Amino acid sequence: MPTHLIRKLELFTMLSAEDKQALKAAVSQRIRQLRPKEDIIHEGDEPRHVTLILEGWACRYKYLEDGRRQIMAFLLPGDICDLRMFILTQMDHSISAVSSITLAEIPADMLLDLADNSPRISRALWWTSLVEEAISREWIVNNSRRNATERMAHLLCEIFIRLRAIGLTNGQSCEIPVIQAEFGDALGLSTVHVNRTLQDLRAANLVLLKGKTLTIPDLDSLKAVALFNANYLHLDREGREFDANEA
Amino acid sequence: MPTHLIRKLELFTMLSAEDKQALKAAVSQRIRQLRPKEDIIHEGDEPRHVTLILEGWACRYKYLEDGRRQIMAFLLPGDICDLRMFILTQMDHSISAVSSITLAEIPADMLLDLADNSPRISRALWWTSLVEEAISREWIVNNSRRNATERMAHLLCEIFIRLRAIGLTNGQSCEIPVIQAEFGDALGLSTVHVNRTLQDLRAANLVLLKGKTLTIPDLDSLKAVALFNANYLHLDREGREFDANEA
DNA sequence: CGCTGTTTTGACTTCCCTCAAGCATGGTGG
DNA sequence: CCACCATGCTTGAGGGAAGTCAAAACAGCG
Repeated sequence: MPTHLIRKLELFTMLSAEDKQALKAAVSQRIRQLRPKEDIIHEGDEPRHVTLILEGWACRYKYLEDGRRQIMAFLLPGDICDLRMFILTQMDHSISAVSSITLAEIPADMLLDLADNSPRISRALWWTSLVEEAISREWIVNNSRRNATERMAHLLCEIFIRLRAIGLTNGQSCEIPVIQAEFGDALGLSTVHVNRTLQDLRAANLVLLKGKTLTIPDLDSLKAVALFNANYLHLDREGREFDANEA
Repeated sequence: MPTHLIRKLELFTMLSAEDKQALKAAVSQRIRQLRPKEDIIHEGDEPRHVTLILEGWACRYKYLEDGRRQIMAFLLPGDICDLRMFILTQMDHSISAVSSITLAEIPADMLLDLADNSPRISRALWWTSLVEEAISREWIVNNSRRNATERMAHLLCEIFIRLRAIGLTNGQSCEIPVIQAEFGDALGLSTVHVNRTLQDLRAANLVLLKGKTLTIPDLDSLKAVALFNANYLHLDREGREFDANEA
């Protein structure tokens, strides 16, 4: 049941009952489970199907020749790993599980049918990929122009808001299965500095991290620290003019 | 005459004579000229047409509230500014001219026709947008994990190779209308440090910069310094199976 | 020729990195 | 059931890469 995906697509445009049925069918074909750090797909691979995240987190990453690692995106439940495979042959980066993860593998032709039969699904999928692109661009800004504290705050805001959009927050809290070394790899910071930065944010009462649970007592304050502007997430149902007219 | 665009699309798949004719027609509708630093489109705008760069350079950029600026992409001749407008309503960033620039404005419906009538053009346009996305991701890596020298070297490699792909290099040289402050805004470095970094590269005989002319005496050495891997540019005609069968 | 925008230099500061060690925590097996 | 090890978090000291500020040198161009 691709709850998160449907929830996410409907941030853009309302789907019809048939749309949802079709998605459900496509997604129940083949399910896969992975443990943390296992690769979903590797640089150089030529994917033959599309992978949807049902539960858990993944990340896009790349190694430089000398071993430095950079995470370029976090993929959350409802995110699709490799929509681009229809056009590009070779993966130019890898994707691996961050937490334990449940995936649905959708055969390429099935996804094409899905898009052909529903302009709403097609447009909504396109939307997700444009939003992903916008997130990439924001990460360039974040990792290039913000200092460590702002950077960390910004990432936490983004993650919290993305999780909230798909119903994975609980009041001011959410679960984040990311270790400090991974934050470092995402933010272009050393693990040590991530640690100190988090301490600062905690000391300022901007975030609370207990185990894997993140609590943000006052999101607006955290946004202010991060110079956060949510416009790049395009969450305000910009495709509402295409809504299925039922509901 | 959209020479650079056609040249670029054909890096992916060969177009037919009709394809090219159609592109030519679409592009000659409305031509605009801009001077350096003029905005092509601004954050918050809702674009009503697609803008193609015929001559000159542009850049995507964003300001933080406190005035820090980040360039997230350089757009070269043959690049399209806002293909995404079909789905997203509001621009989440701005685009401005870097050099004097000639643009073609293509009405939205005309572009849709173009794509509908030629699966090759449609796929090739999709390809350009996926490559742009891959470039964004590489910029995240670049600005997060590489030091100033590597970063500068990497950007120069990328630009040189992109220009070469559309026929805008001359042997080991090409024209780069970018001032040091702009390099800084793109690389997340201060202007002063860009200056010193360029001096280092010059001293090592890796690059030659005379006015706006860049010469790279030995591209392989520069790539080595930059830890450059061109796979993310997807320049090896990955769409050749879709070629128009004429030629 | 003088203005404006760009590049270059020098001195000083700071943010973040590296290295290295010390703690927690939790899971495993003797 | 506790000892042990692995993994992740925390702390401290010291260094280095890049930032800031400010002024000088160098274009181009009207």
